[in-house]
Amino acid sequence: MASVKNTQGTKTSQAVVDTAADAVEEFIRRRKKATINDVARLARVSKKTVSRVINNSPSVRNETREQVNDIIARIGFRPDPQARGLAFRRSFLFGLIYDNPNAQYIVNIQSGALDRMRGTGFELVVHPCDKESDDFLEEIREFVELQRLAGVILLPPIAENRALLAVLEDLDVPYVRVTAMHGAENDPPILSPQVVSRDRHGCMLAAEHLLALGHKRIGFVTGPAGYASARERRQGFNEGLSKQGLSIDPALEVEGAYSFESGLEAGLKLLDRPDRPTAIFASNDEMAIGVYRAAFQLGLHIPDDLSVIGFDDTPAAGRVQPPLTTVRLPIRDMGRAAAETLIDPEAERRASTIVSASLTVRDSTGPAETIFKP
Amino acid sequence: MASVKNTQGTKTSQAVVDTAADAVEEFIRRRKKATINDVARLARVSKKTVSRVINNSPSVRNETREQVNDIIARIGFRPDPQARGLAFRRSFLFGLIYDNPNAQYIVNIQSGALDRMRGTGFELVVHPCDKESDDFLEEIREFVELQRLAGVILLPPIAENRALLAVLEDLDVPYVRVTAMHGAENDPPILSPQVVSRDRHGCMLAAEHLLALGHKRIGFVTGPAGYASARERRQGFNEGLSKQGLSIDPALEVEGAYSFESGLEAGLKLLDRPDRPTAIFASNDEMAIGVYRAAFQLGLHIPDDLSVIGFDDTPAAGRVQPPLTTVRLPIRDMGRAAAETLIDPEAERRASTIVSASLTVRDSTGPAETIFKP
DNA sequence: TTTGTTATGGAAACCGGTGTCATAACGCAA
DNA sequence: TTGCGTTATGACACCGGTTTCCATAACAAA
Repeated sequence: MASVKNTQGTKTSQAVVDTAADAVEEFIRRRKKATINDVARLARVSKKTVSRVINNSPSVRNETREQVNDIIARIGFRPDPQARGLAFRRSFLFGLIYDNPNAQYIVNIQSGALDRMRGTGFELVVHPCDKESDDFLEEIREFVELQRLAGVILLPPIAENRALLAVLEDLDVPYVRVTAMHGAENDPPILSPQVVSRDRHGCMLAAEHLLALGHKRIGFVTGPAGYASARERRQGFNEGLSKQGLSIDPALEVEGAYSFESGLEAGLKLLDRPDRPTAIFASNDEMAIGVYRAAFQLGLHIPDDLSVIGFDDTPAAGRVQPPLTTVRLPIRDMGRAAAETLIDPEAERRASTIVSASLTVRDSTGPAETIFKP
Repeated sequence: MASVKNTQGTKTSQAVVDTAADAVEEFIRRRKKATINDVARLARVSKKTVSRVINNSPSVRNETREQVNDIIARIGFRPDPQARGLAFRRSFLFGLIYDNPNAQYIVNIQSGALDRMRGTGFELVVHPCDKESDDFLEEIREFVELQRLAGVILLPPIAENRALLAVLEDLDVPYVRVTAMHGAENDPPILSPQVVSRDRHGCMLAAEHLLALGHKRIGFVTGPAGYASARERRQGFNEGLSKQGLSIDPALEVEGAYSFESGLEAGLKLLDRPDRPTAIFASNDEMAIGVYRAAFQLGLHIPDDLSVIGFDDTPAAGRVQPPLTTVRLPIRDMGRAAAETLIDPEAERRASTIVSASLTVRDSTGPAETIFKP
């Protein structure tokens, strides 16, 4: 110590490193997980100073900081998330909470979020739940509280559950909702941070596409009532039709459940009649593929006898025969954006990240009047 | 305290509860997360004794145990996983590590594992990785070590990566591999705990099914070389054929990559020739659906001109036209079993959990000789 | 040189549990 | 009743970080 005091600033640091060099070497040889105490000892500073360096606290001399960082790098120190979490009273875990939408959707969100989280020190805990169960809210409350989550990502449909949002507010945990952008006429809009997709716009494109092909009698398979996405998609499609003075024909509208079976059923209902539509828009791909089955059962050929459009652009959309024209949502990007919102406090303040939908035109849509063609 | 000593055993407990009753009430009113100290204070025992109760340590008087449990229940105490993990030097997190197999597979495993984990206090952290990346092993090592995982679930194909297994052994973390059961002729079998599926048996059933329908010229689309599942499926199919003295015809075998595109390509290669096979087995559904596309492009009708069998029974299998005959694996059950292995030390000792494959017959397979039918 | 601030670093307590070890309480034979 | 081996319990240090509070060093102004 005395010698340290005697030497000048810049030399001090060097001297310390030199003196400690073999200690460091030996430590590395021991090949044990390093702790903050090891760093402090080898860098000849207090734990607190190391802690300051780790947390980018401003009041550390540059010289000291470098010295500490040098040791950290050399012995490969990584602060223990559990210990840090305990002290912070907050873990380094994000929770992904969902109620069983389709697998492809979940995996894409997951993969996007993880992509953004890579290297940040956060990890993702997945937590499916059942919104119909009695202790649904209690169950989530306990999960979030017990794990002291650093953030929560909510997927539809529970992202629209106000009771759940209230619980999260109460727990004071940062959260982000992934959902379809709200139209103007909706009940009090939710203001919490969200990643929203322009479902409405996508469906408008779909409607315009069908209109451009000359379709007039168009069937519409709605998503389940109560889902924001179902409402938005319907509204968007209607808006698209309205540009040519049309609107969704109540006689040609059937509610589905976002499932293949419900799509099949809806398809049969719409197609098994003399004045059947020449095109059907289904509010997601699953149901669109159900409509395919219905068409097949009735001996109708797509796209000659019937045009079909779906929503989601799942991998299956490109694989069915004929490949399905569908509205595409950049789900992975939405996952990425959701993670971004939780990671960057700046982003959280922006509240809404908006992503666009686009139309992927494949072979399931064709002109309405093929019948009259040679 | 003196009064406590003066009263008799049974009364003591009652007295304590009585005395503390209002303290408990008041605590509950404060509505703050309870800690072990609160429990200790209210139950008038030491932290350590509470800890003993939590961990089912045997040396606690029944009376004391009840008293403590009573307080725990009343104030809703749940030990903090972070603090517990820190002290145990092990978290309560399981890691699910995978390298990008298909979404459906991951979600099913995930959902099965989570189903089994519900209520155990463990949570699941998902961690995709890229086995081609340079720091693949280092990346996983750091993840597992830093999070001090309580267990790791490995999915194919990395479940067969011996270097990775060595890392996990070195870290001394419990892990379980999900994989296809090894045939006898394989290189030194891996003995670590695993959940294995009888892919071979499933493929044998597929072969028998085709043989029973009279097929002789059968195409085979292999999975990627190096994948255990690819090897096993091939072997099983071959065994099935061998029962009638046949075997996979090298001229009718094409290697695929478990992807739609590779299935399409393989299908074209196999079908675009005069002596085309009357049936094709694809080593997974994705590729089978690729074969569908190939058949469509060549104007072949399934199942009249060509029978197709896949493997996995993904949701898509039931939705394509015609619905695909395929080998079904209970993926969710495998996820459940994997979690079980990590949760129950007994189960871990059993080393292998075996699950069966079955054949789901749908409409993509038909008799070989339809050509000669009326 | 002395004084008044402001940066910097350290000791000790704390986050909420567990491990070790000593001691108190208990059951039972002598 | 005494003695002794168990069994039950508690005191205290510890896991690996952070925070509070205070002492000191560094530097500008007087």
